[in-house]
Amino acid sequence: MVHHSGVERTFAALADPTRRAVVERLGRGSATISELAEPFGISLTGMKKHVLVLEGAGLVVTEKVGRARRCTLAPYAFEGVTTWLQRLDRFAAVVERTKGR
Amino acid sequence: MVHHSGVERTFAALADPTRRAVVERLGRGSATISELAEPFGISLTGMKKHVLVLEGAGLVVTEKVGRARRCTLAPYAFEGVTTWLQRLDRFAAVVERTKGR
DNA sequence: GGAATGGTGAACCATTGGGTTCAGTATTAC
DNA sequence: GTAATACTGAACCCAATGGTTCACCATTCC
Repeated sequence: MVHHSGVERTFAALADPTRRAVVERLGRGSATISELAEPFGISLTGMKKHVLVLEGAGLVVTEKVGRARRCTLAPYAFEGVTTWLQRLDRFAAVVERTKGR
Repeated sequence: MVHHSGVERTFAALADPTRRAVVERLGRGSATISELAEPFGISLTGMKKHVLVLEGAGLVVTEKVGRARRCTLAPYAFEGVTTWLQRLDRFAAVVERTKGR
């Protein structure tokens, strides 16, 4: 319930297709950087950056386990952004409703 | 209900603070390019570009009225993106639930 | 008609962003 | 101890993005 508001970083993070795919992947269970990188044919360094962005957006949490880094989908990850959208969605609904007048 | 899937452009469009503010502004009623540009101290050309991006994302519809261009929040604008998020939100919930085991 | 208003399009510029490679460091396996 | 694994950091590259100005077209106002 905490999570620093910032809808800002969340949208930016989700704007990239690779990052969205990573989020979906993590939705099916946690993974290491290499496990995440492999299916994209991307370098470890590259994936590391993506994970960093996702972490900065509060969408993913990571923990170093031995030499690997375990990445997990953050709880309440999308709370801020869904709230923002639902509010606007309501606005849009009103616009739509009053349009036919 | 139509709206060409593309969660892609939507997130990218909403990643920019100016564009989010424009969307919120349009949530309180339609506006022209100049009306949108003024509060940001941004050039007309600059705002035009933003509106173009929002239009490309299906979030806004515009119509030329005389020499002005009327911009309106699109109906069902956030449908795709909220669907995407709700699905992931459910994943996140599961992750959270199974974590305590 | 002429001036002001509102929007466009083209060209340019600075920053950011996604990606790389290369040279490490820390763990784990043999 | 040596080798392989997994990540990390620094430096760099190129394309995309947010912004500008300038010149121009179309409408509206006097």
